[in-house]
Amino acid sequence: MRWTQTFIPTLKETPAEAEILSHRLLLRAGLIRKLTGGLYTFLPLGLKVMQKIANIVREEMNRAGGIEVLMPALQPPEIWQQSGRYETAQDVFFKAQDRSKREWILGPTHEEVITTLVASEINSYRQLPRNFYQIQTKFRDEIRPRFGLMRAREFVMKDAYSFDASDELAQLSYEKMYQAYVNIFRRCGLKALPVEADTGVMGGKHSHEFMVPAEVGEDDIVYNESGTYAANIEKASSALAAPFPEPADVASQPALEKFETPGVKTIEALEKDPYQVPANRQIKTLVYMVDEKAILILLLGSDQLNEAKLAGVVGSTNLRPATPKEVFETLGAYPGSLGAINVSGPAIYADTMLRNGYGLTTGANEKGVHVRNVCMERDITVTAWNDLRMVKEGEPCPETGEALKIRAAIEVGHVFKLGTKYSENLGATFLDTHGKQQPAVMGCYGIGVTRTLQAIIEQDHDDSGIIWPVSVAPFTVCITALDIDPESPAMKTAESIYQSLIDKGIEVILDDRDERPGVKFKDSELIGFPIRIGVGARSLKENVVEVKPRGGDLQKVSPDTVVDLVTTWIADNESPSA
RNA sequence: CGGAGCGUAGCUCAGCUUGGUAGAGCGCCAGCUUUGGGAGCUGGAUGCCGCAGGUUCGAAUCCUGUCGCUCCGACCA
Repeated sequence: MRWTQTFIPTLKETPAEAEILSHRLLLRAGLIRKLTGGLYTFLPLGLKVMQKIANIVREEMNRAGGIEVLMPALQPPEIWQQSGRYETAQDVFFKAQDRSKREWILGPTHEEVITTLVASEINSYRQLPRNFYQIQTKFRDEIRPRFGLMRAREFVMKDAYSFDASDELAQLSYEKMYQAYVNIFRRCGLKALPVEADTGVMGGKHSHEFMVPAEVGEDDIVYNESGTYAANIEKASSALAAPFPEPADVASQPALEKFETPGVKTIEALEKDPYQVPANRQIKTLVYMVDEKAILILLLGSDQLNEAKLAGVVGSTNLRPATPKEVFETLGAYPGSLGAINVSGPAIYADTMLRNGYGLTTGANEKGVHVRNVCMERDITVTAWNDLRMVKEGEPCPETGEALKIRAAIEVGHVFKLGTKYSENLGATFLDTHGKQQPAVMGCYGIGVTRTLQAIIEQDHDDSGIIWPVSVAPFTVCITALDIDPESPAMKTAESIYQSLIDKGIEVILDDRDERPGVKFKDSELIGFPIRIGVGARSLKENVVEVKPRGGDLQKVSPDTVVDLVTTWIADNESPSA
């Protein structure tokens, strides 16, 4: 490709609309342009990178036995009603209407469509297992699109759905996908870490997210140094010792005692003079609305609630903190001095750190009054004990005891064992070897292709611009012609190298613009081509051209050997070792 | 949806407090010079000052509304 024959609008200045680095570079390097919030046009270079990523995904999916299909982006609401997700998924839908006012849904995901297909086409265990996938644009009415391609209203996703005859076989399908994902991200040059993920209301331990550690990541991952444990913070637990290992001697516990705490509304305030109650000797009482019913949640004062864990425990994702008004209706008091003593109406979910607890302090459900000498077993009727707390940095790893670390990460992929929820609701059943009808056991597997693209930039860049791995670079080589007069030795040499590289099947762009050298060098570094070959009169006098790997050292080599050198370099760098 | 900020030339931004001829740099066009790290000089084109309404003799500037964008919190690849 000749630079002047394509469209690469680079930007010298940082567009005001972009906050994070990868987003800025996407715009500055001329890969994308915004139409409006969360909607982007892929320009030639951006499109090329996306196609390269998609091809890696395709190759690895095929290798793992995936079957590529393409499903409609427009979906009828009926299948969502059948699967039981029509109401719960309401918030993410973009909807459309046809001329007769019939409602349509722009697909945010495709479990319903693929399961409908399988329901009508697959009848026998002999037709299983099957793993269908597609690479397609998804539509989600994001609450807040942001960071360019990172969270967009419309994005390209690879989604795969496996159907198996049994749980055991489904587990195999899951493991195959897991391995395919490891391969895909490695080939994209991404350091993507598989972490245990929250499965929400589905339960089970069969979900992993592939996470790229990055400051701008929207998730937090918890991991140990030796690399044997990694989990999304929503899922993570620690081996932190419970503060009250033994059951309390209830008989010898001092009686409850109310005390005045005027103006005290927070855990922190109660820690200070004159009260001096350590946070980890306080009970934090939260009121949540689950499916619009109030429940109480009790934690150590020093802990934070993990909503994902709560969702798993109560079996619903429809939960939110109660409003002050709802809190008052539930406990007869406003937040600031809430407690669960003598509360019998709402269900009370307590974190296991409080088990056997005594000598604790909590709110009295009276403004400005707290209660000390609380003994869990004696004073509070707990409905259920569960791990509900957010893990904190430095707590012991549940597997090795090492101090846990926490860092932000970008989720680029997710593998998930679904079970039979969709196959049952949509009738994807088959006859097993005994002639008995069974629902297929499903798994689903997503990769955010456009997000992966941006994650690569976020991970690999420097002050000059992007640093593409060879595997996904828009062009592997950029020839910077420093004189574009067709009769000049520089241009003649550049043209000849250009042809030779094309003949070798190497993707090369020839910068034939009538621009000054500085502009060309800056642009090639901004875009991040893995290799730049500089051809100019100055070095040709010494009978050399300049080869510069992006981020590496410049080498002067003879024009006759440059093609071999570059070919070898590419072969050596084609498969990233990440 | 709640909180914060911003909408002025293709881009980055000044001007707004204190109302009175629409600005700079970069980019673009022409010419000359320059020619190995985002060149110099000269000349030129480019604006519904987001939109609507109001106040005023007069509004980019003040007021109200509205739309859009960005950031912070709850959703997700």
